[in-house]
Amino acid sequence: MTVVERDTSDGTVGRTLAVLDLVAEFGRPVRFAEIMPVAALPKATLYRFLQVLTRQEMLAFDDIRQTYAPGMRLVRLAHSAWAQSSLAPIAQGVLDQLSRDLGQTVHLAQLDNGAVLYVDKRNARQPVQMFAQSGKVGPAYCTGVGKAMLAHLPEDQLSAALAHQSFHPHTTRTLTTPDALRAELARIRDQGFALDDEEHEIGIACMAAPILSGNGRVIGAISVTTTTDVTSRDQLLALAGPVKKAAAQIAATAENWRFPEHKQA
Amino acid sequence: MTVVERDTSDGTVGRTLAVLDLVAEFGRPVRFAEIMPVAALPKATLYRFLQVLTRQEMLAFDDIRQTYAPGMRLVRLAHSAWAQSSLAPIAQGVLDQLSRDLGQTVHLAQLDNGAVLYVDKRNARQPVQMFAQSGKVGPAYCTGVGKAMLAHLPEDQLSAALAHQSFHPHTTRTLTTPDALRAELARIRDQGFALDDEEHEIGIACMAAPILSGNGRVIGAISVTTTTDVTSRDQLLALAGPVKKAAAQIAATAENWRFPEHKQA
DNA sequence: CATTTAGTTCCAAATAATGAAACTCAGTTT
DNA sequence: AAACTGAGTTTCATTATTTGGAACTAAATG
Repeated sequence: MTVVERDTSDGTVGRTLAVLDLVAEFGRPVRFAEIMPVAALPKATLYRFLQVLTRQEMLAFDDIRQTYAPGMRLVRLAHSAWAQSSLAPIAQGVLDQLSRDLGQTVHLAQLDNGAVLYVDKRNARQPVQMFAQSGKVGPAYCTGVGKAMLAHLPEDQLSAALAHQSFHPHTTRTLTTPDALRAELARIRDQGFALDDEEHEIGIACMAAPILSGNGRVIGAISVTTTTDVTSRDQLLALAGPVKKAAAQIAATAENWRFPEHKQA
Repeated sequence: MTVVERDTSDGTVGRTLAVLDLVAEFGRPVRFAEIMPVAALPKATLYRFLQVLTRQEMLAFDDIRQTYAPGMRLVRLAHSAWAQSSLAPIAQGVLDQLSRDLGQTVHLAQLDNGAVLYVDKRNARQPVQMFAQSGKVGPAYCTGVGKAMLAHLPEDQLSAALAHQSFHPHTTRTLTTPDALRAELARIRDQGFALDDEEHEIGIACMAAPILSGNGRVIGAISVTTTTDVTSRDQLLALAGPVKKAAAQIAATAENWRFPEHKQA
């Protein structure tokens, strides 16, 4: 888990939102007393913050269990965020195409505070569940999309991002040192694609490519995920072409993307 | 568009979050000057709020176009909200089943300030081009899920909800008066299902059923969407059984739902 | 029934938010 | 080229809000 060093220093709003993050990080409804120790706030203050957040529907309070959980207002707001600020609407068509062509699971991700933030997905066969995947955060150093993005980060941002990584050895193949990772990133830059060969989960392999804007900045990455029991390493490598092409298409679409004007009733 | 009467009166946090909603409502990136007139705040104050929200990643500022849009932090937070506070994880299995059995698009919705909030969706094989995704908000008075939920609202909440409706005649079949709607709601209560026969969009019809908790409260609704060119009214009516059954199953699952304890690394 | 634990309220002091006005800086326009 | 315009930004004395220690209440426990 990456500790996000968010500036807690802009006023009441910042501190209150920090509490919101705290509650969200639990991943399950939590009681007042569970939040207290991690919040480093006086009881009365924390209490007041939780009240405000709940009244604002940023949190939902379960009366019978006396627990707080992130509220539905966030879902509404996120819909706007996703539609306006993520790559998802831009990449939509290419993602559909790619998953149809390859018949595989496709992910679209962005880099967010040095971690991978998944913003869209196409499932191989099963139907999509909206926020099940969108909004999910994962490690950058051991996923295809993560490495693809890190590889194209300017040095200052890269070192900042690496400083936050925990390098947990998810599998025996996980790269566990900054140096090993940096060597891998150089390779990825050369080749133009990133491979995740069971580095994050045993049995799962990905072919990923960065989405680079005109000025060379990484704006995201896409990956095709396969299982090692069905797909050989060579077959996976053969996906490099299509994946790179799709990433380039998304980049091109992003270049001349103008937010669609749609009239409001 | 429903004007949400959120209490703007809890302090700086409330006012700041109101601005966030404002930006989100535009549905597209907006400039400072566009927000000003609708925000009813002094320039300096609005400016400061936007700064804070941007620093907090609740908004994203586009440097070149000088526009604000909802930020990615919302997407992360919404993932938690969706997974913890919505019906989606509870209804998951039933939704999969229903869409597989019927081969149609299925929606899961909740009532949110008198409007329909879609929380999950399963696409049909040949996806109907529809308007809904998770987090999207729609009208309650002219959608299957909306009417199904309104029908089971206690009188005080119903009148509050109706007061907010605009009764815009989306199609010639849209019910445009509170009285017509109330009559329809009575019918829906009797029958246990709600029909949307091109009331919202021409060519689109839905069969919906409310999800009622043990104590009789509505906690959501599900619907199956079809196109009128392919499905006759009789065929649609025949879906009442399966849809009602699925809704009941979700209700039952919700009754004894305990949030799954999952260990964090 | 005494005691601990969990959550809530109070209120004077401390601090942070406020917003009118002044300012900056591009693009105009004359 | 000087003057103007309008969007966006900064300043700062005033004001209102937040703050949090402590006291309180309610429920659970021994």
